[in-house]
Amino acid sequence: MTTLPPMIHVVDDDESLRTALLRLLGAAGFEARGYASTGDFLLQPPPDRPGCLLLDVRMPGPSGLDLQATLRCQSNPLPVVFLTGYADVTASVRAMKAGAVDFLTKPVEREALFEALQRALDRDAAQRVARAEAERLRAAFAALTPRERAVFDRIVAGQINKQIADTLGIAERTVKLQRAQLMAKLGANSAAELGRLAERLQHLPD
Amino acid sequence: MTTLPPMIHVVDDDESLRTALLRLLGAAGFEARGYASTGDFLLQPPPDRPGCLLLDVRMPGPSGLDLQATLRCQSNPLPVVFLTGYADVTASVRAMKAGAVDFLTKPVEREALFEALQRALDRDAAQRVARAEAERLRAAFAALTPRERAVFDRIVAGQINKQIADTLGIAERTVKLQRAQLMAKLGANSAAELGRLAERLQHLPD
DNA sequence: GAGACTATTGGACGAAAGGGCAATGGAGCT
DNA sequence: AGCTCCATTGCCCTTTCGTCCAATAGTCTC
Repeated sequence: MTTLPPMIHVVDDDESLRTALLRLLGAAGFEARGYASTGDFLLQPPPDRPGCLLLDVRMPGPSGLDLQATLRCQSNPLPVVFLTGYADVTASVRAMKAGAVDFLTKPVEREALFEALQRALDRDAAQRVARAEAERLRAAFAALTPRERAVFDRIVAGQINKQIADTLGIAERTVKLQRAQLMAKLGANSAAELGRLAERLQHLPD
Repeated sequence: MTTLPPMIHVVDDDESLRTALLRLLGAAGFEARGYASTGDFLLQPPPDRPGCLLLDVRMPGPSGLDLQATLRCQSNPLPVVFLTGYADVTASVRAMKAGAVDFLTKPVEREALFEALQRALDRDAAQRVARAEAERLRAAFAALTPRERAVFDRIVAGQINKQIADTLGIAERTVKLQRAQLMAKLGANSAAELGRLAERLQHLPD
């Protein structure tokens, strides 16, 4: 899994500002791409690649806040930094409550912008790691048969094989077999690891 | 552990507004208390009691943001809702980044205020549950001797008693004893539970 | 030094876990 | 029916776990 360099998506209807931002970001070593509107960005779905968004708030058509709300519903949303010319407290609070990394006002200082974008990229990287981890976990559990899953639940509940066999109405030998199978599927080498997996699974968004 | 009803701490230098807010909150069934300044609030440290803060931003002396920053450093900070008469995007973003529940502007609508305060109280309740849980966990682990802790680490790493005895340079018999002791101290009945505890401990802020 | 206390160890026993081998029985396919 | 495939089970064996009683060595207190 080769990690692509991150890309910053700049959505602003002011073309001169947009190109200036792209040039500034490019000069700083960032890969960046511009979009004249929310629709432009949604029409060109970027490949699943590390990055973040730099959004204007007020634009003809859907606003930056609308775009943020839309992206939040999808599976792998990129972190958002807002950059607006209008001092709108309501919008800023709404954006931050919706998870924006920062909400900057034009004219923006170079350092403030870069600092915010870097935080957004860091957050994206962290989210990617966490999502990949969650995905692996989910896939591993999805590979379990219903019976294996039932045995798993009772193991982590502290039951011993005999009790599990009893409550499930199957032979203890079968429990042992399914126990070995589920541990193999989950890549666990001990009951303690099963407990750790159970705890992590429980705390996954679902 | 009897849960006291939550209290809303209103910090605002405008006395007429403050009393109006207290009356409004009282009429809505909230327990509320007023403070004329940040210093007043800090001088009267409220007992550790469920609640939240309703803060003005601009006040003579330390601002609401200063108070928020100070409270964030203590162990059990109450959630903060800001209520300000000045439309200051910079302040609102700073407040939200620092974890404020909401940032409202005067004049505020009744429902918006109550909704924000309710969210703050809900967050406080959730934080209290999480903190109590974390505290219990930490206390349980603090009761372990260094040797028991070492054995615990190796158990959750998947080592069996014989290996643990070998790496620690002690007899297997001793490992068994310490294993039983640490499980008793942690209230665990199975290796799987030890794994769960290890996972939870790892994700505690520390 | 005597006594108390803790940590550690040895030996031993029953229960449980892990796994190999073979048999059973049902579902599905030819 | 004949066949394979797979889940289930019984039997047996070894290893590990959990726990009993007893004993040793070291530390701390009086």
